[in-house]
Order: sequence, then structure tokens, then C-alpha cells
Amino acid sequence: MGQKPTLKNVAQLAGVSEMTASRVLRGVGDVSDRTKEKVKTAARELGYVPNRIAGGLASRSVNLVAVIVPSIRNYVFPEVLTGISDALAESELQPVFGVSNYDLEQEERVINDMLSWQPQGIILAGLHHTEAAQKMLEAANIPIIEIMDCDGDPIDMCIGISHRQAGQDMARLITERGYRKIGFVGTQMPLDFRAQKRLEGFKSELAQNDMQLSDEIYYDARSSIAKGRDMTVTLMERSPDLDCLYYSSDLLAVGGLMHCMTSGLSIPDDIALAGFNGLDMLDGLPTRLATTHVPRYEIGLRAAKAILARKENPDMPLKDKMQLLDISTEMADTL
Amino acid sequence: MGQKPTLKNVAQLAGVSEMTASRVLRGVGDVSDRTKEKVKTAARELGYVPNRIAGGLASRSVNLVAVIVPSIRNYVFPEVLTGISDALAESELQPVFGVSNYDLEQEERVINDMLSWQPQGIILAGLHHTEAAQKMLEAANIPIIEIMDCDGDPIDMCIGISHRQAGQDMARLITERGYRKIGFVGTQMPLDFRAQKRLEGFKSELAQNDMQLSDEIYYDARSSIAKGRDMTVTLMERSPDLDCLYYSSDLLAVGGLMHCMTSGLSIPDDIALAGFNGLDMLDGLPTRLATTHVPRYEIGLRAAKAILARKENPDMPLKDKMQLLDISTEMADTL
DNA sequence: GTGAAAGCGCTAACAT
DNA sequence: ATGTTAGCGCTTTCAC
Repeated sequence: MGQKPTLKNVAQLAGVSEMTASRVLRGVGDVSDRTKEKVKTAARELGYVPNRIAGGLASRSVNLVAVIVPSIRNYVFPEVLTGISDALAESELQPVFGVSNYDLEQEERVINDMLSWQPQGIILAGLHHTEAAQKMLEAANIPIIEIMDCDGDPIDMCIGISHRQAGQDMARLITERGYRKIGFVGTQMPLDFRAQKRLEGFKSELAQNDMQLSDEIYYDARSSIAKGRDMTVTLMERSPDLDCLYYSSDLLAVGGLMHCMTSGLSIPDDIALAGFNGLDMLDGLPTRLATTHVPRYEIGLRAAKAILARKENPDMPLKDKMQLLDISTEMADTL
Repeated sequence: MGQKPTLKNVAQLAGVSEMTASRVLRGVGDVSDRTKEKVKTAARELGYVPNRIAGGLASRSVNLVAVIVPSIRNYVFPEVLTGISDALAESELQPVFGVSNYDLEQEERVINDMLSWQPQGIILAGLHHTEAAQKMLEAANIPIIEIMDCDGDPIDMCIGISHRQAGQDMARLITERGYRKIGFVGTQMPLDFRAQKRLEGFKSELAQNDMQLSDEIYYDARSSIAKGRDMTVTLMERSPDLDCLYYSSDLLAVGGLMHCMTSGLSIPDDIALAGFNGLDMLDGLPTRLATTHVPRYEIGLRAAKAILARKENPDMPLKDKMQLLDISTEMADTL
């Protein structure tokens, strides 16, 4: 198998200098058609694959965008990543994904790792980071786009929604509809800052109406339909007088819906349900779940475009430092 | 902001040679505690982030594993990726994800891109690649793990299941239960080779019993619950005498289930349903869907471990070139 | 249109 | 325990 062919090998076989070969393979500079052909043939013949490590070092730039999200095993972030991927597809930039597992320490490590690849920009979820991570990001001197959450101060630029607002909106709808005994169902609340903010917004809006949560149940693991179902059962046994449940995510709410469907409860008469996210999945269900729609794909798309824009025009005026996207909260069939 | 600090800056500030600084920061070689301290302090002070591009070039090795899957917006691959991530978490290796969109041309481009980063190994879904991609992979001289599908010849090593077998198993169960008018519902069939193989296996087993599909419906887009629902409606209107439906994925089958639930059809008496994958989601549903369970996380885990093993022992005897994992097909409530 | 020289930031190998 | 030398494979810069 020998050693992997290098640019030198290609150049020799083509009978030109390394420089010329490099120009041909990158498609830059003026090279005659004849030499172009020779080089390309030589490269093909050798099965040459350029070494971007070397190229990146020499040019002091690699076309990477680091993307860090809390989880991919989740129905939310894959869509954000798809948006990012799509936006970058036609550019030179390439996304590199990292996962923090909803753990700020791990996020810090991942940020460090990513930065060591000298990316052109970083997209990461949330406004909360360790102090060290915050410093690294500030010092990196590249565009930093914090996505999903816009309740707080971004390091550089922020694209997302107000989760506090989402919570408030849903609380307003719920109170307007006359529900009074409200329960909350959440998972991973201590780790998911955005879910916490929704709950805060929700509670504060209830307080405005001289109300408060009647009962709450939490579980420290990732959301799933099954878990939502179990938690709903537990909560309703414990507090049979609840007339409305607000879930930290659609996945849990769908679990609640499934429980109601099988146990013959009438929705929303016996119990009203509301989730959060506006997952595609909801479109297939027999009952339209009340939820807050979040433009997940759009967030990814815009974040990537922001990086591209900054690359074009590095001293862009940061007027739209904060891009707060619209959310819509709907009652559907379950409120 | 100035320029990013380099190892040289750190070394100077600490009053040692670059080499010593390098050793300290990588945690290799013998360095006295005092100098260690000095270097670390200097690095922290400068906010030094190592440049792995340079490091990789110098050491001629980067700790990357390239992972290429057809999609991440999908309930299957995120779990595989999680398995890979988890397996590599304690190692030096780091996964880099790429997406091919079920397109072999795009896969070829992604493979090329990935190879240019000089990864330690490649994990990719499926045994089908363009000729050029095949050549590149063979020439790369690193472990290549083809996952998910084991019906065919791997380039190097293969970890997955037999989709043909999965189709056959389900057909056997269905015929044994006495169903005779069987319909098939699939999406992305021309692109998803594994779904095709399941269908082939399914049909061949039917043929063994002198049967054949009564009707089939296809749609050329990604699977979703809503789509499964719509297709089920269309198919059953067209062929009202069907007594069993086999879907190319659980997501579609759940859509079918939802349709039956809302239209008052009795399962499996009026109509039997079967999916494929064994998604976690199924655990939360009111009715347990017949499906074939695929160890997705396990596949990811093993693939990553195979790369690690090969790194330890490069001339490992390739006895277990082909790791066929167990699948279990269950009738549950819907068959 | 093409080439030669220099060096990107780091580490392997060999001193000491 | 620490330093020196050389060079990874490529691109920048400048010369022709």
C-alpha cells in the first residue's frame, strides 16, 4: 500500500512544480489547460486526497464551523443541525458537531477541543457557560452565535426565542380559558436552562393572576413519551383535581395524551394538556396538542448565515446582535 | 486582541523551551513539578489554546474518527451516533459527523472531505458506495467500519444486521398468523437500500408461501407519522380488503396506528400493522406495535470499539470481519 | 503561466 | 529533566 501520495508525488508525476499542482487542485490562479489536465490526471491516477491538516496550517485557515449542542438524541437539535448544514451546504464552510450532554463542564471541554481546530466561527446552544468557557469564547476572536435562548446577554450574537415569553404566553392562554388547578411536568429541569426559563415565565404569569401551580413533578432523565405517560399517571393520582397540565416538552405531553386516550379521559374537559416545541410528530396524532411552535430549522439556518455574513464582512455593524424569532402558541384541541 | 498566542509565547513567558512547554501541555515525558507549574500558569495567563492543525501535521496523526450517516433528522441515526460518542468518550478519539442525505454522490464528496482530515478510521452506513468512494476507502489504509447493513461484502469490517432477514422474519410471523391480504407502505425506497432489502426479504418469504403483496404504496420523502397516516388512508381506501400492513419504518406504522385509533378500526382484527426499528417511542403508545428491534446504540458502540481495538492492535486477525447482531421480531398487540 | 524559497505551529528524534 | 534540530505537507509571497 505504501505511503499516502502527497502533492509532491502528484507534481512529479505531472512533471510540474508543487505550486502549480496545488493551484490546479484548488482551482485558483492562472494555469494553462494542458497542465491542468496533466495534474488532474496524475492526481486521479495516484488516488491523491489532499491533506487539509497541512493545507490549513499553511493557509492559516480551515473552513470549519464548530457547532455545540446539548444533545442529538432529542427531537429538537437534529432539526437545528439540519438548518445549519443546509445553510452551509453551498458555502466553503463545513460544520463540525459536538455534544455537551447538558453539562457545562463538558461543554467547556468541547469548546476547547473545537477551538483547537481553529474554526471560522462557533454556534452553540444557550447563553450559559462556565466562566472559563466564556473567556475562551471571548478571546477566540471569531463569530460566536449563541442559539435557542435569547433571555440574557450574548457574548457576540444571539439567535433564538424568549423561553420566558413562551412560558408566559402559555400561562396566559391557560388562565384565559379558565383553568385553575394547574400541574407542571418536567424532566432535566436543573440542567435545561431553557426549560427553567419557560417555567419561570409560566409561574410569573400565573402569579399575575393570583394563581400558582397546584402540583409539580420532575424527573431527572431525558424526555420520552413513555416517561411523560408515567409522570402524568403519578401526578394525576396524587392530585386528582388538576384540570390542566403544562409539560416541559411535547414529548412528555404526548405521553400525557396517550395516557388520557387509553384511560378514557376527555380532553380538554377532564384534563387540558399543553406542551412545548411544536414537533413535527404532533401532526400525525389523532388530537392536536396545544404547544408553542419554535422555528428550530430557521434558527439553525440563520445562525449559519450569520457566520457566512460575518465572513464576508467582518466589521459588520452588530445591529442585529439579538435576533428574537417569533413563536406562536396555540390551543389546538387540548386546551 | 492581537494575534492568538502560540506555544512559543507560552514557552517564552514560562522561560522554557517550546519542547518543554509542549510536553507539559500534552502531559507526556518527564518534567519537574516546578516547570510544569510555570508552563501551566503561562498558558492560562495567555489564554492559550493549542493549535491541533499544527500538532496534527507535526505528529502526522489526528485523533478523529469520521462518521458518515444518511441523515440525522431521523430517529435512528442519532442513537447510533450516541453509541459511537459514548464509546469514544473515554478514548483520545473524537467523532466527526457527516451527512450524505441518502445520496451516494454526496456520500462520495463527504468521504473525500473526511479523508482529507486524515482520520484514524471511518464509520459509515451501508455497503453501497460509488465506485470512486469505494476506491478511496480501500486506499485510505485505515479501519473502515460499514454499519447497519450486513447483507453484502464489506470493504473491511461490517457491524449491523441482516435487513433481508428482518423482512423475512416479519413475513413469516405475518403468514403464520394467517394474514393473507398484505399491503406494504414505504418511503424513500429507491434511496434507502436497507428498506429495499427488507422488502425483498419480505416478498421472498411471502413467495415461499405462494403469496404476494396485494398492494403497495410508496412516497419519496422522509418518513413521518403524518405521512404514514396519510398513506395508510390512501392504501386502505384503494384496497379495502387488506388485512395486514407492513411499513418500511415504525414512524410510518405509528401513523397507521393513529389512523386506526381515530377511525375506530380494531387492531389486529380489522387490520394488522407491523413496523421496523423498535423505536423508543413505541414504549409510550397505547398499543404495542409489532416491530423488529434493531440494536442501534449497540451498533454505534461496537463500531467505535472496533476502531479502538484496531488502533491498539493494527494487525488484528479479521476473524470477526462481519458482526451480525441479533434482531428480534415481535407480534406485540398489532399482529 | 510557472517556480523557488520560506514558513505556518507544532512534535519526533536525538542530544545533553 | 530539558533543549536543539529538523521537518510534517502544504500555501504564501515574490520572482521570473
